[in-house]
Amino acid sequence: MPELPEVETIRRGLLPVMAGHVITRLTLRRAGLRWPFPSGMADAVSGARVTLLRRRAKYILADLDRGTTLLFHMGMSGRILIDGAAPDARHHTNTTPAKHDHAIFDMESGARITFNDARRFGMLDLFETATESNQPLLASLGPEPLGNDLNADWLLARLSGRRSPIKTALLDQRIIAGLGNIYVSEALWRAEIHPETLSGNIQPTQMERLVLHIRGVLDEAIAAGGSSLKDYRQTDGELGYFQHAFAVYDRPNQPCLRNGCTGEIERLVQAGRSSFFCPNCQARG
DNA sequence: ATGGGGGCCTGCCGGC
DNA sequence: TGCCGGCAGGCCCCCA
Repeated sequence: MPELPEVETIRRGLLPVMAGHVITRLTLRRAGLRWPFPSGMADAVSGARVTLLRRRAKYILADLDRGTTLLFHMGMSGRILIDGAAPDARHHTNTTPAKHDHAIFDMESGARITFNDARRFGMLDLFETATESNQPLLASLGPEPLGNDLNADWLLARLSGRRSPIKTALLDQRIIAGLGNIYVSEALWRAEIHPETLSGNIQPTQMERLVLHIRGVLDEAIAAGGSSLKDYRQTDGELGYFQHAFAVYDRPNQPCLRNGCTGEIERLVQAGRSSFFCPNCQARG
């Protein structure tokens, strides 16, 4: 799915059409995605104004002026498409919904926001804003990687004694919230850490580098407007281009891009997910 | 508590 | 051309 940078890109794309705007009508074209939608969600949202559009990890939260919050998660293949977003557009685009268009927000402005998700691993939920800290999906999330709560000392302590490979640990949203399969591989390559290194064995200087590079790769990807692989589009339908900047992800058997390194990128499966790394310059811990 | 594997879905791509 | 296996940006759940 969209990882943190892609979700942040989507949030920024939604800002001008959602934040401060009234949802005239929410149309649900099926009973749920990953789980059933809350009963009455469409009616509960129709007529409400979005007061704030936030991101937490890979979730987008839209606070409504009714004391409720809409929660979006893009899963693996979720996309947001925006039509009729021109400021003066007063017409709804009455185009027939496309395949896998599951939720359609018609805004008072005339804009139409469509949640499309082929694999349906995504989520759309609604809850009382006051209960946010008790929401099961959000309650156990770790710190934001770009926030002040993440630093090398904290991560060192958090991973102390853990026997899981660092690759797996970084994918665990309870430890750090927002990283996914691409950016974990990229960050480990930048930090020159082998993905199979046991989490508890990472040395303080390595951890400093790791945190630095986690932040760096996410910042760069956000600045580039997310990655956009095969089936993901930014909200405006344009392809992002950070995908062209991947050093290791999906580059098996290709030369390592590190200056002076003669290694070749390898693919490895950990906890059922692909990891990409350079066996030459990523030190085993 | 922690770690691994299965399952959820559809689509795409490469090999035969 | 078609069919089939493998793979895909995520996360919950169950089991050891």
